[in-house]
Amino acid sequence: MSTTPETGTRSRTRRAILSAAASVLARNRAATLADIAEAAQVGRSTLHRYFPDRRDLFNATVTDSFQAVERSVAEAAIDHGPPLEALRRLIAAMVDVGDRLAFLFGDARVLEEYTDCFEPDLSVPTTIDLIKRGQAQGVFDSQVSAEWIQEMLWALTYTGWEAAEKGLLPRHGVTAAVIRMFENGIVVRREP
Amino acid sequence: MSTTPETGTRSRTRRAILSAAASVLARNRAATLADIAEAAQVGRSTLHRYFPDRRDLFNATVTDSFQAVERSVAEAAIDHGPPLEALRRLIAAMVDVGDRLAFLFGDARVLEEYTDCFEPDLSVPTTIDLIKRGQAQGVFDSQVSAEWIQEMLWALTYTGWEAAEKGLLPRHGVTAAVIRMFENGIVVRREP
DNA sequence: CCATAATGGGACATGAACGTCCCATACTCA
DNA sequence: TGAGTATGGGACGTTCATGTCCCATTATGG
Repeated sequence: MSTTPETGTRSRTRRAILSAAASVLARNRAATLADIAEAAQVGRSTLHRYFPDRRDLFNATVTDSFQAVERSVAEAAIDHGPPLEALRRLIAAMVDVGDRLAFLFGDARVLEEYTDCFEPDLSVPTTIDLIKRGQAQGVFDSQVSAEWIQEMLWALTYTGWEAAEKGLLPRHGVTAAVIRMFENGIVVRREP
Repeated sequence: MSTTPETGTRSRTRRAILSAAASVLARNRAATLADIAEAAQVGRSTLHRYFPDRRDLFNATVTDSFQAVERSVAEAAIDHGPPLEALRRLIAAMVDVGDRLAFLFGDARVLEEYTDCFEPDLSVPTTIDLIKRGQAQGVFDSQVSAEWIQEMLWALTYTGWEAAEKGLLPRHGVTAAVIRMFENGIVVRREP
């Protein structure tokens, strides 16, 4: 049962398809396979050659996107340093993979259905861990659940990506805008 | 060209369909007309009788949902009183029509495509007005654009609705959770 | 330069959702 | 109770994305 290692060409084609799928589906989840193939600059036949089924492509795209996000987040080393700084690195990392995150987050049921399959990798420090660490240190709001904070983190990041998508925010300002909101909200506080 | 006023029965049926459409499509935008008909407790024939086309139904649902949201927001009287309190009323009003808002907000392109059609009603004070008023009074963050704040407001409200949907937040706690986040973020501040 | 891998594009069958039509039934109001 | 309204459900044709095959063409690598 040895899987023959993929040719360079095949590997590139596969990744092009997965990337295009995430990008296209993030913006329109009713997109046709033909749409995706076109975006990947690949014939529809080729797409089917790599992913026989639509479900196959979808599953693969979920897995791939999840891994891409995971990798980006892992690089942020959110288990090191002060929670606040770690959070900022985390947000920056998430914005970096906005496409993939938008795909995963766009359809609410995607994450729900697949979330179980990807938990086991305990080597990667989770967002929840970071939030709880911050809460334990009294840096983050402890009046609300860590899970709820995580939801908002994803939502705000997605919103930032979307805002950039429609030209409402400059690309390079997304991270800062999200961080600003996430940390402080919109109410101006005056020193007593 | 006098439009005969609708029978009570027809009016009820129509509203049942529109409500069901918003609710079903909010949770699954690939839902079948049969799904919607079933949710509305109506035969598929009847649905087609009221909305010949899928596009017809969709357009009507957008309009209806928009008006429902508008009505709810109007009741919040966001042009009166201190901006902070008005904002809280606004969020509560939006959470109240969570279904409709989720439908409108769920598909990013829905609002983009239709947003032009609904602007003209200037009698209703807009969210943007409230945000700008708050910014002018130095109560809301002026470092970011009002449009961006509005995006986040919708996003957070939607996230709250979704969190309740999946049991992550209690229904009655959604409004408070959203307000808390929107105003203060998650970072704990200490008095100097 | 040649063998083989990889691709593109067309032809075709399939199935699901859609839109239309029709008729029997139930409900409403005078 | 009778006329007209509103509905449900089924039958039917159509469209479109999908999935499968096949063959000619191009790219790759030894």
